[in-house]
Amino acid sequence: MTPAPTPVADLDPQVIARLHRHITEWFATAQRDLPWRAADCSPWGVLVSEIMLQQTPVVRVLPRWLDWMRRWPTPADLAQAPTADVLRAWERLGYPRRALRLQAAAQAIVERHAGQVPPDHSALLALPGVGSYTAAAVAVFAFGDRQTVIDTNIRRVHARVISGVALRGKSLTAAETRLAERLMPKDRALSVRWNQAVMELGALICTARSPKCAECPVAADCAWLAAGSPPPEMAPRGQAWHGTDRQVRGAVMAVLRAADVAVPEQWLTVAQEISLDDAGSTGPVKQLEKLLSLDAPPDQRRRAVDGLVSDGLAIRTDSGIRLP
DNA sequence: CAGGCGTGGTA
DNA sequence: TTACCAAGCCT
Repeated sequence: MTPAPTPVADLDPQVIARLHRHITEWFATAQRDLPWRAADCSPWGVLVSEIMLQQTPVVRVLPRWLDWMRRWPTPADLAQAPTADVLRAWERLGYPRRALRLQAAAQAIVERHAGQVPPDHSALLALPGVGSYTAAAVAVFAFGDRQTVIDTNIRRVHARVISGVALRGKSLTAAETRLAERLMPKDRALSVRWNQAVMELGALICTARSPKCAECPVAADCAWLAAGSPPPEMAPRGQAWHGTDRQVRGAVMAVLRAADVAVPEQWLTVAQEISLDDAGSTGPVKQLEKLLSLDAPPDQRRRAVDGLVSDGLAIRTDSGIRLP
């Protein structure tokens, strides 16, 4: 028996044409002036920005990206850098495994692509830390390819404007992908602008929390607004933070970033009064105090250290734990 | 495939 | 203050 096709609302070509025009025209004047969108920004710069922007707001990425590109302007530069330097330069962007994978991606680019960021989606997808979204984003934003870009902003805009519902599921569905493909302009150059513009609309106007519908260029065509802005059916299950392993991992990483020598494992895992004088004036005293202030049980802190080591974010030496 | 993975700003 | 949220990826 043939499975019932997922219903997709009929798309009025007239409406779609209006959306294309209104959203791209809005984008032409409202877009933010971001350095990775500059005409002379390299594909490498675009890739770095996309990795940094995974789950991290633009305002926090901006200064890190500028420093990063000045320090490692090409994949080859990052590929040969000490990994500890890479992790420290990542600072507090969060998800430090992204920094690790970005360097691994740079090394793969040097080895497999002669140091040039590959232009095609499949080669990009094969790079560490590059998933479906990032591969499409780089292919489109760095190389002008006609690919369907689907991030959380675009999903939210499509769900509201076309489907008339608030985005609920965390995972991308086949129906959402099909919808995004059907909405793509046929013209390549226009499709690039469309991807950028819809994403920007989701970032600036059609935001998750308090959408600025009064300023929206397609409010007149928005099914969600017409339906009275209904809330999502399923409430999101909040991500716990206080007291979690992730919090402890983060605190341990902060210690390792601040330390210029290996940190005795006892300092990280055992609750005790440590003679912090030994850490020296430039040592991780402040970060150690913060780790201790979490009051996490020793087994949790051991688990955090083990996790960091097994993830390659830290290594165990005779003298203690340090960045790789 | 649901859950794990950092961090800080905002409502 | 707590909880959500921010251009996801990987297992």
